[in-house]
Amino acid sequence: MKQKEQSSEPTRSELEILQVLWQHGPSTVRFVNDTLNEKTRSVQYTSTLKLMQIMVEKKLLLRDESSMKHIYQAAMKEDETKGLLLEKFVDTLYGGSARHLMMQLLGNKQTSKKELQEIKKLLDDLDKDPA
Amino acid sequence: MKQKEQSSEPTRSELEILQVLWQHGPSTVRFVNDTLNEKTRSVQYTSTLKLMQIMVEKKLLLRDESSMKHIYQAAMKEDETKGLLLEKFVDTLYGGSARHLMMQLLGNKQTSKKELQEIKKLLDDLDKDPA
DNA sequence: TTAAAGGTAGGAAAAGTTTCGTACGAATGA
DNA sequence: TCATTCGTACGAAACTTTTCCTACCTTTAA
Repeated sequence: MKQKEQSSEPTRSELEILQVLWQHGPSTVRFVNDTLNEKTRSVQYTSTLKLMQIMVEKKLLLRDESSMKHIYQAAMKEDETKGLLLEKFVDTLYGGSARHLMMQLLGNKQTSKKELQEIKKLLDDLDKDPA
Repeated sequence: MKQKEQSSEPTRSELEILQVLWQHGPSTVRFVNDTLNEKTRSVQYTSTLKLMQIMVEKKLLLRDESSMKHIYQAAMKEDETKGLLLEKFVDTLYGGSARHLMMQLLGNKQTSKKELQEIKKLLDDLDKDPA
């Protein structure tokens, strides 16, 4: 008895597919594959199909089989999934401390000063209006 | 001609080993393996050995073979490696926007209010003292 | 001096992920 | 009708990552 009932972590390729579905809503394999080839990387139709079928088994996707062209959609909300991945990332690399991650971000040349200003403003607003 | 000269991304298991070495400094396989078994998960000595040997090939670790018990150390600094991983993570999930990652963090129940305060303070200090 | 313990090296199996060839049914249009 | 196009299903190959078995050498201690 395998405990594959829970929707597990998406792999890297699975995440690419999820991003397409989150952005465009329920879609056919054809659409997802075309989008990947256009925006991401070259991949055969049957490869995308296979992966999406696997993702249904893993409960990462939902499939509407009522018409011949099956319609797939992400089983979890974008924020929900990304939140889980972020949480795991913070746990793994920064011992669960968001502050440590933040400090890493501060030392990162890629993060512009302007963006840091925006982040600060966000936090200020949060203080004033404790939702 | 394969371009495996550059030290590539550490895998999940490789990261576990790196964490031990960053925390404790240059160590033997025996020490790393013991630490993993104690703090992380059960794993055979030769599995750890093999992985560390591979990591030397990948230039993720440096090995001192001058004595029989080889001494291994991380080839890159902790901050450097984690910074790269973070950057990649932000790129993949948040289109490279640290602000978006931050917003995700704000919506995350796991991030305590206290920690957010600390982060805000960090940013304030950065404003006052633009290093 | 020799058995036991502890070390490295290397190959191969196991497990996880990704890709694609092939088969075949349904729809389409010439 | 019937060839072509477009869809799903499935199995296997190709890769990547992880684990461990076996061989063999060195050190240690009885």
